[in-house]
Amino acid sequence: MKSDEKLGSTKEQILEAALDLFSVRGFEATSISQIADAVGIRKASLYSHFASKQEILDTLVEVVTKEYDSHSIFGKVKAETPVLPGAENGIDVDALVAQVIGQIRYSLHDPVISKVRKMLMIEQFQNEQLAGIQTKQSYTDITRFFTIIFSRMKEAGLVRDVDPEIMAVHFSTPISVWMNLCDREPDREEEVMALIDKHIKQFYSLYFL
Amino acid sequence: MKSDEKLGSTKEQILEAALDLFSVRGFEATSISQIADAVGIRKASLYSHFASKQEILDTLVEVVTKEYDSHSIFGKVKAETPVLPGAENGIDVDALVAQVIGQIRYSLHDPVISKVRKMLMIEQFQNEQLAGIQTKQSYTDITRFFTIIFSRMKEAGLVRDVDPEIMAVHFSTPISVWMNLCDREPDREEEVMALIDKHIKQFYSLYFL
DNA sequence: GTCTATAGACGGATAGAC
DNA sequence: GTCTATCCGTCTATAGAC
Repeated sequence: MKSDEKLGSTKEQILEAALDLFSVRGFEATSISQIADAVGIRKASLYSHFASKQEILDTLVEVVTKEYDSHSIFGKVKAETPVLPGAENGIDVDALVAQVIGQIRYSLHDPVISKVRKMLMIEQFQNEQLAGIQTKQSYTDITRFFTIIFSRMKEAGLVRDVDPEIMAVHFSTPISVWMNLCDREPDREEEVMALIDKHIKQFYSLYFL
Repeated sequence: MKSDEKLGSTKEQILEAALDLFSVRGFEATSISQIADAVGIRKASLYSHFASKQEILDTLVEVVTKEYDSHSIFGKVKAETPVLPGAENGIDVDALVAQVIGQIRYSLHDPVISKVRKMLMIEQFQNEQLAGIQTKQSYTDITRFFTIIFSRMKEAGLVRDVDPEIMAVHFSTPISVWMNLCDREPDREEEVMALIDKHIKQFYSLYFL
């Protein structure tokens, strides 16, 4: 292992630097020079790896979308997905809280996931493709995932007789809003985690039988 | 009334055009020329009204903040604010739904409010001042407002014995997420309104005695 | 207050040496 | 694959005529 440079080919370093900048400044407000500076090469050298600035974004979107499609559980849930493992005999709320908070902390601190989330947020009103991805990843897939889970739980007689989609929204949207708050003000993470704990426990006491 | 131009001084037209563009493209990605074109003057003429592009944003922020501070009910709620008028004898859910949906439709379609909301969303990771305003307007003030209302209702014995802050979050965050969805995909407004109706009714049945 | 013209920096992108 | 040099367009901002 060489110690002079971190890791990854120049092409990968360019993609990383681009995501760094796009996730804070946005695509248009980021220049090729800024990306090149971050990588440590001249801006002309960048064109040996990508034909244009647009191609950097396109590649980034492609990589990130594939990664999401192959690894996110939210995008892959099917109607035949069973109830959460171990939930058949009721829910251990503290274990659920710990699991959810673990996932959220991972998602908040993963250098790629967190930056993609920010980039989508910034570009959502300008770039139709990114708008579609944001809706899917931050709303549609998550809502569908929990709707299916809560439907199963309702059928199993674990939860009250309510609309599972609204129940899914009641579970996920506070977390969504709080994660956005953490992306904006990282210092408030612990405050948010305490709120998530309260939220899940209150959600449980309202919905579960 | 002259029919050749809409209304407002050139300075006001510049601010309007700037907000139009900042709310879609962002501050940095918007050029002085684009603003000038939208107003119908040369870019140099713009400097008769503002000393710099930054001053346009600063003025916009000042105007918009003052407007919010003087007109938004969310920012002005005090601990002594009484329960919602007429709520002492219980809530008319259909009336509540109609009132909330009316407010949301107004907020979604008001040309200034909706564009400010988008601009804050776009600039939140780059501009600390705008980040602070976004947290206040889209989270802190709204949460505090409903926390106080639900606290009063809890004291009045109208709602279950729960944490009023979490209750406020359960009420407001779905609406927040759905409004963002409408900002991104305006065609989904009616779908969202139907969900809001379901949400408020389910929220009521869960929380109210 | 608006215009034309221009300064000077920086944008994306290309050519060609090494 | 990276470099220097360069092209040409656009950027913010200013000067000065009208």
